[in-house]
Amino acid sequence: MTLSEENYLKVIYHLSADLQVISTNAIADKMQTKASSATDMIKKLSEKGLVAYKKYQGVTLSETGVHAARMIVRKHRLWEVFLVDKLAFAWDEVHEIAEQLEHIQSEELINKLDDFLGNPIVDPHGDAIPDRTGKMTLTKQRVLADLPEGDGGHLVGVKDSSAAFLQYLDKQQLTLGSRIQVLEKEAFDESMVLDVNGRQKSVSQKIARQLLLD
Amino acid sequence: MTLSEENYLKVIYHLSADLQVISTNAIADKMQTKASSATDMIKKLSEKGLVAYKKYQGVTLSETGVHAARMIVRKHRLWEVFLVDKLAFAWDEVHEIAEQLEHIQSEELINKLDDFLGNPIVDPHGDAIPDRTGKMTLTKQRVLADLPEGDGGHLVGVKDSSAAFLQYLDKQQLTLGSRIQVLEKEAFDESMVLDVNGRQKSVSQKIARQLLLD
DNA sequence: AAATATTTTTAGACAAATCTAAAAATAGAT
DNA sequence: ATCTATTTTTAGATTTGTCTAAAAATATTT
Repeated sequence: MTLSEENYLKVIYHLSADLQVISTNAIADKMQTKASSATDMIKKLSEKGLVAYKKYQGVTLSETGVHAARMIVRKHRLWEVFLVDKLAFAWDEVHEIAEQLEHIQSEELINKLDDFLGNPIVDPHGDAIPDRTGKMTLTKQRVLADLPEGDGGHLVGVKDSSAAFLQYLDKQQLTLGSRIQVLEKEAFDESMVLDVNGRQKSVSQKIARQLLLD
Repeated sequence: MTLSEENYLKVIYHLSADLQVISTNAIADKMQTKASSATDMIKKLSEKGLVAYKKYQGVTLSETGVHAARMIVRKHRLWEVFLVDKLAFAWDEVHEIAEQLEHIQSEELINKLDDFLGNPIVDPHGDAIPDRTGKMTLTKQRVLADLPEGDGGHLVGVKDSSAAFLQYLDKQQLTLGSRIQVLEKEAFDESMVLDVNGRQKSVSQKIARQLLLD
């Protein structure tokens, strides 16, 4: 599989979390390219049996497509763990480098890396890491914004992994693993007052929508 | 710099160890491509100021070209140390993977990796690793085949890093660091009888030409 | 349901890196 | 020194992934 094919496959995989059928435009948007380019690549992925495709009807990943995509995601997230745990990168600095490392071709390498890291289950952003068979131990997570007053849990993941957002969380000392409880939920703007490890913090709904609790 | 440019640059750099001016054919051979392709790439590298080039007169690396090549070699060798020291790969298994990893773009990554590995000076094959400025602490090495009877030293490197040769050395228990002394040198075929860590071994001239002692 | 707007595909062009075949320059042989 | 052989370059074609512009299909609006 070429680098470009891998990137398209990964984009389709991530879009599949929200949509059952993926449109050409959705793919083109995520790839920051034109619809005509997306069509070309879709045809290629279809010929290789990685996606099911009918003209004008959008795309769905085949079983082999899902597996191939999971292997790329596995590599990406394992490298992120390496960068943060072993090389002391901050969690907002690792995405671009992992985007490159995820394309290194060697199953033995990635399995040895997995062992070296202690077979982690989640990456530095709380996202599940597929194991060498493609399975991921899903920790059913709830979005903070959906919780009622009084409810709470541990911060185990974030939906937005942009550097800007992660830096905001660092500044607010909202680190992965923090114990969070909803003290108040404002009716008019859905903002929340939280107890975070014993300290009170207020967050907007926009923020609360990005935080995942166990 | 594109992946292909980096590969050509590295090949020219390695050829520069033996030749003062590098011919188009020498480059094409090492790149396993055609002379016409090499000419095209030479022009591109020349336009970028990485090599000095006059038609039909061959190529030499410019100062910036040498530096760029050293940074690629630095990455390659540091990743090899990582694969052997941290992930427990054998020294004959790491070349292909390092060929991929050497193209990952991030100075911060490679410097952090350098620190993580303890700033090693040589890779698993005994080749010097350039530091972050491009300098390498050169351990003046002698080729075993050139030594007279009675002389010796420690095995600090190999000139041939092919998997086949490295596996042969493993089988012969000729590991990096071994204490070697020349007991006899046959006049007619230049083969040698060695003392390797107290045990006697015989090697052909072909082998002795590949082994570097301190 | 017809008209309009949007999405998707096709057709043809382009840049990068490669190739083959032929031409040009250099090197080697007599 | 000239002739031949080798090396190197050029010219033109090919592949991959992209683009623009136009055509075709689908979706939306009135």
